[in-house]
Amino acid sequence: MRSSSSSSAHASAKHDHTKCISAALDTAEQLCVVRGVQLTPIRLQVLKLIWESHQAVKAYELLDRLKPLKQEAKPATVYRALDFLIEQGLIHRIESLNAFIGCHYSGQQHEQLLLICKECHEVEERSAPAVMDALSSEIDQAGFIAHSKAIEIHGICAKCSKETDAQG
Amino acid sequence: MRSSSSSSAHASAKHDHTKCISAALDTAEQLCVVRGVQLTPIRLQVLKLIWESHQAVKAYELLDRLKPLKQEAKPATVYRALDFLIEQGLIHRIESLNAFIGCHYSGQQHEQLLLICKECHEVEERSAPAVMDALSSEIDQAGFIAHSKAIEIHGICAKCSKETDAQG
DNA sequence: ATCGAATATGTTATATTATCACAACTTTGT
DNA sequence: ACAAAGTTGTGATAATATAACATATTCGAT
Repeated sequence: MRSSSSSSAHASAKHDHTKCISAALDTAEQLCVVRGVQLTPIRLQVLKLIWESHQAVKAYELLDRLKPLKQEAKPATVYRALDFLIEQGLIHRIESLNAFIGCHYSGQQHEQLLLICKECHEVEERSAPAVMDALSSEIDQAGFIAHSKAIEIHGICAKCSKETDAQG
Repeated sequence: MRSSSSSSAHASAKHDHTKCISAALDTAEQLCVVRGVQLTPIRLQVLKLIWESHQAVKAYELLDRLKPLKQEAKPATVYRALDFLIEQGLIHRIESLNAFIGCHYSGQQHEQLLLICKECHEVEERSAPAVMDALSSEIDQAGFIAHSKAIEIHGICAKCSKETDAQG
């Protein structure tokens, strides 16, 4: 059992998640039009499923949730949609979890700090310019040419550590 | 085919890799003694195999290389050894590659910047204190409690980008 | 409107990565 | 010598991801 359903409940209470979803989908549609790429029904559906929460979600979980809506869905169906969404910067792949999360900064610079809570599995995305600047200069010093700069931090988020305090 | 064998050749030319290996193994043995944990023959052998190069190596590659030396070797044999070596901070797991690399800073603080070359697959480890400091304060600002702070950067290393220049 | 190219999807099979469960063996402390 | 803890052997299987090829759809040029 995961503690996440209850933990994410208060998170949802704190913000209007329907706005998160509609903002993300609007941005996605606009970006795809501008770029001349197809946000097909499958891709849109997968994006919606990912945005159902702020928790990282696994490919086969998405497949299970997609099947009722699309009976022919197979692993490739999901992985292709995920590949597209990642290419377009609409979602992040969390390497350390083999999981996926909607991106809050689609269309902007796409190098963020991901704070991944072990307790509620929610992921907070921060642009963290100070960190990214320090990182860039460290990389330059090494003579390295970076193609991607994702940072994944695992730990306990503010909400969950407060809860633990209260209970402890 | 991988371009790595030739690329890593000049890397090896640049340093005495037998020293890398013996230093790593010495440190490992000492740390395990101090900590009262067992660096068994299997674990030591896997550590040696990982240290054969500065390239990230996959679990099943290790298994293939281990089998000639240990015919009973199975996936669990390798994964158990890897789990142990990671727990003891003797190797890093590179999440974005599902691969493993020897740690240069075993026994010291264990949060580093990993620069992973797409060309030669070598991994450079840097302690990058400026980045880590900026990261810590960003994490603090978020009210997050970090348990791990690994940063994996993919790109082209200094050596390989010079080679490309020369050839291009 | 229709043709061809490019793109997207359907479908089956399989590759890759990782863990579980339980028995047997080894090491350590008493 | 014995028990407890730790390690390894072994077989099965779970979880994650891709390959290959056929079919269908979309889009632009004629």
